[in-house]
Amino acid sequence: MTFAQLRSFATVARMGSLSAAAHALGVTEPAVSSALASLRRDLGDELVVRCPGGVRLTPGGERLATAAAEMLRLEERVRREVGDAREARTLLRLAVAPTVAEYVSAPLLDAFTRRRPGLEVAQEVAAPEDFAALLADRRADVALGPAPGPAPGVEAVPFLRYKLVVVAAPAHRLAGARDVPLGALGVERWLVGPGAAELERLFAQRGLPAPVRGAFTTEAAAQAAAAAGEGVMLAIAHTVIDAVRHGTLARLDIRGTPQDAMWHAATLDGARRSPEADALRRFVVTPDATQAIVARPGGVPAGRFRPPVYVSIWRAVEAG
Amino acid sequence: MTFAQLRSFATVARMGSLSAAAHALGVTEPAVSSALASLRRDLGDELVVRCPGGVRLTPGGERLATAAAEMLRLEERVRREVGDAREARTLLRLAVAPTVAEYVSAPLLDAFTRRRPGLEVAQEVAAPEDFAALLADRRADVALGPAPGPAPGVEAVPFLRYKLVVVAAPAHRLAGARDVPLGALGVERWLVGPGAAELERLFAQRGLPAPVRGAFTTEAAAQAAAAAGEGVMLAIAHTVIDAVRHGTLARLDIRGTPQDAMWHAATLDGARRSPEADALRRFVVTPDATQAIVARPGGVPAGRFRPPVYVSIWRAVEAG
DNA sequence: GAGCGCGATAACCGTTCGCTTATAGTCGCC
DNA sequence: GGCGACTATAAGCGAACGGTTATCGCGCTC
Repeated sequence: MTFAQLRSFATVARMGSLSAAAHALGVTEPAVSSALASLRRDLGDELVVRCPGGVRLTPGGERLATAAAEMLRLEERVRREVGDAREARTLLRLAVAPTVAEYVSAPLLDAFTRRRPGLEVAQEVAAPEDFAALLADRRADVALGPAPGPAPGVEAVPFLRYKLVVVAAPAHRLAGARDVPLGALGVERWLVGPGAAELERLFAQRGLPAPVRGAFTTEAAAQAAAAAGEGVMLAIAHTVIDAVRHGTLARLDIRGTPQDAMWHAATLDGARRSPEADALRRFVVTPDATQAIVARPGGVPAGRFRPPVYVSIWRAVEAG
Repeated sequence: MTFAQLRSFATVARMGSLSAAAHALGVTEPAVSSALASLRRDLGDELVVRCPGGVRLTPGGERLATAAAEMLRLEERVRREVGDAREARTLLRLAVAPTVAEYVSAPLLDAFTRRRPGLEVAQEVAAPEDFAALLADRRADVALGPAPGPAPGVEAVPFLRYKLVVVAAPAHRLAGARDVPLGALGVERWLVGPGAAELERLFAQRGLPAPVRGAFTTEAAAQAAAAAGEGVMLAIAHTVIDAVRHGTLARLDIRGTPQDAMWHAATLDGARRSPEADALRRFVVTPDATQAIVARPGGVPAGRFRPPVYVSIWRAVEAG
């Protein structure tokens, strides 16, 4: 599999015909045909089958087309970026847990980049269990989220304590009840955002089976559903303060909550850490950073961020 | 630039040394050195510089490391997927606008995949202006969002009417006022989610300059901020019904609102459309689909979705 | 300052790539 | 049934790839 072959294939997929692709690429048809033959041999799939007027993709061909387009875009982009990088424009790559992406990173990065004009930040939402691999592969300079498991060459510093509380609609049967054992909530519908690790851990710690859950694409949507009486939710305290104060949500007094937890900033160890990563790692533990995150920021001024080049992949499959 | 070269470079980046990388790859050191030399020539960047005990990445090298890891993962994945695809497992690739990702696609896909066990769906959040390119490149089978501009080979069908309304905290000075001209809100702080196209269009249509905005990572977070009195918001009516009913948010009676709009499902034209894309395109216009979306679904049952392989990239740069 | 570890370069070699021209196969369609 | 459009294969060729062994250059360290 070479880039030239992928380029041929991507063009075939787009054009729906080998000869059209050959014309578009400025080569003869056998050149495209032979690139295709190489890919077929390499991948063990027909990739395309003949059809009236040209060629149609097999299921495998569809997947290759997707990946090929992706790889070619990456290749083109990296050519541009490596060139740009010489003119001292620095890039800080972040991997963040879903919750951090939703509540922490925007105000944090707003405050951080304000002090460092010219710095460019790319952020990627990832699962905390991938943090170590992301750092080792240099796909991220800093990872923000729950403490990653210890990994060689990776150092994590805690930077923000947060509390997990259970909330529900004010009309909930347990609103106002005192010191409720968690087991009493096993039959509830638990609403979760994109990550449900904390909830699972909470139940697992007490030896309880994981409860029924309703998954939302964002934490905020799950909160709105909780406010509408659709279930209970394990929420980060400072994100529901306003809602509780306004009486939209009520905190349930569940035994063992509020539960304390810490967000960590993980980087490679000292020598292999970039100056920017080091700067962010030092910044996140300052009071200014904490202030920026906790002070309900009202969003980041639009215009400081590029229109979000925001690629997310989410797979849905049938139930187990 | 070849995959073998990228593999060498990625290993060097991970190991921090050419000889260590050579050992890890099971080749001699000059082999790695020559791969590196090829990349240097190709990209016009040193990529790595010597340092005690090995080698350190240049800024350009950092970016290449990121992209290399990404491309190699893609290559590995596509090898697996093309093999899997032969056993009739079908994959439907979606591109969705940010708002659709937040409010529409989860219940829609839940209802759709329930009827078609075995179907696998991958979803990617993208800007509507990229829809045509995504479809043409086969990076998506169906694109859901605002009507894309007309493009050759792309067909869009409207499938859901929605209304845009202006909401704010109930204590807002204009709550209760009748038939307020939009211009009166030009000085407000407008809260937006990841996409702000509708808001910009609204002001542009009336010849008004785009207002001050506060950007949030999700629509729901912007709604919560609006409820907290931090500004006004252009929201999708059915997503704020509950909040308005509960008195958390109030709809402002702005002249020209509610504004009607339609979500569209775009695909390639007839012959080049996969059967799954066609099925979804037919499904989205059925009452069942509308029902699933509008009926405040309370989230998708967890377990029907894989842990979100959810990669998002968001760049922040300094203002101006 | 000598030794050592690490990267760069040189010379060489077999394989693959990417392209050409020429030709053969295959399918749909009038 | 044969024409036409399209894809597949063959033969050949220059260039690049990917690997080897041998050697050189450079900076640390003792």
